[in-house]
Amino acid sequence: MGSRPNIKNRGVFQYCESVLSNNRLKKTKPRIAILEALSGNHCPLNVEEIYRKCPVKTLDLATIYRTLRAFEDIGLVQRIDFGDGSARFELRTDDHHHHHVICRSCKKVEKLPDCGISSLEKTVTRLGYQSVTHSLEFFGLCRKCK
Amino acid sequence: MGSRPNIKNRGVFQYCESVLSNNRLKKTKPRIAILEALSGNHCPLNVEEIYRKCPVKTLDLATIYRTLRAFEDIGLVQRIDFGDGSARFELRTDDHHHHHVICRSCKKVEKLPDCGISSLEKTVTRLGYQSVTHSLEFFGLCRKCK
DNA sequence: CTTGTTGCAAATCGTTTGCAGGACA
DNA sequence: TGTCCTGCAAACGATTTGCAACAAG
Repeated sequence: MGSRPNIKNRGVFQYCESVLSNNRLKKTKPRIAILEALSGNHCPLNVEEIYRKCPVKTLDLATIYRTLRAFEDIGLVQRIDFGDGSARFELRTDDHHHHHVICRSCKKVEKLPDCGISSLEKTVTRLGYQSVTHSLEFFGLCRKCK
Repeated sequence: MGSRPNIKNRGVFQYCESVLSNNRLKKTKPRIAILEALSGNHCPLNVEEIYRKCPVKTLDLATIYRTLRAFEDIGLVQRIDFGDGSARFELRTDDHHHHHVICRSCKKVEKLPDCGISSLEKTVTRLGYQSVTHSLEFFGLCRKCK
């Protein structure tokens, strides 16, 4: 929810750590590992994928779920739903706000440049809503899939 | 996916029934009941809500799930995801394509006029995607909730 | 030291599936 | 009548929770 300073990969970690301490969340191994898994990726990961990418020996799925929820609450992470039954998560640092195209067949995920739905967002604000966010996903068949 | 003739509430049922027969789906009591539940509503319903609205004595959740999937396949129904763990469904008759605002606090749902994200959709098409659809939901706090 | 955090196991919730009986065209 | 559809029960996958042991500030 807060401001999201423009951070280069270099400083992503310091930024994350400062957000943690600002919110009185302890800096633990599981949390660091999850941040690493998310930061090393170009597209949103689900819990299973995060689990596989985490180098921590004993790391429980429950911990990942709890951690992601906590990160979401403080705005460190963005929850994304592709409508396939599992939630995805993306680090919410600087990068401009964006959305995705998902191939209905091969499930490839591509980022779209910019957001560009400001007009609808204005309508929502005009309806009296505050702290407005949105979720937008495109689905289609990519070139390879037909 | 097919064309969606402009239907007034009056004729919604005849329309639905014709879609059923066009797709060789039998007109059964559970299916009629589910269509009634959906047509009598202004906002998308989840399976639990449909279940409660259905006057049929013995109607199983499994039947509702199967029916909704079948309806979705023939374009009679639109699946909508509010990211809260359960899928919603909306009758897909005439009404112009639209999206929703959901209050983060009281969960109130409002329709938004028109869609208006054609520019992003063009970008997606330009990337080579075919049969492009999208899912867009806004979240915020409505007037009453602060 | 004190509270927040974790791992483990069990519970829960939404959704799907197999199957035998029943209803529509 | 033959096939599609349904109810029931059981299976499933994603996510949550209780609790006692543990670790960060």
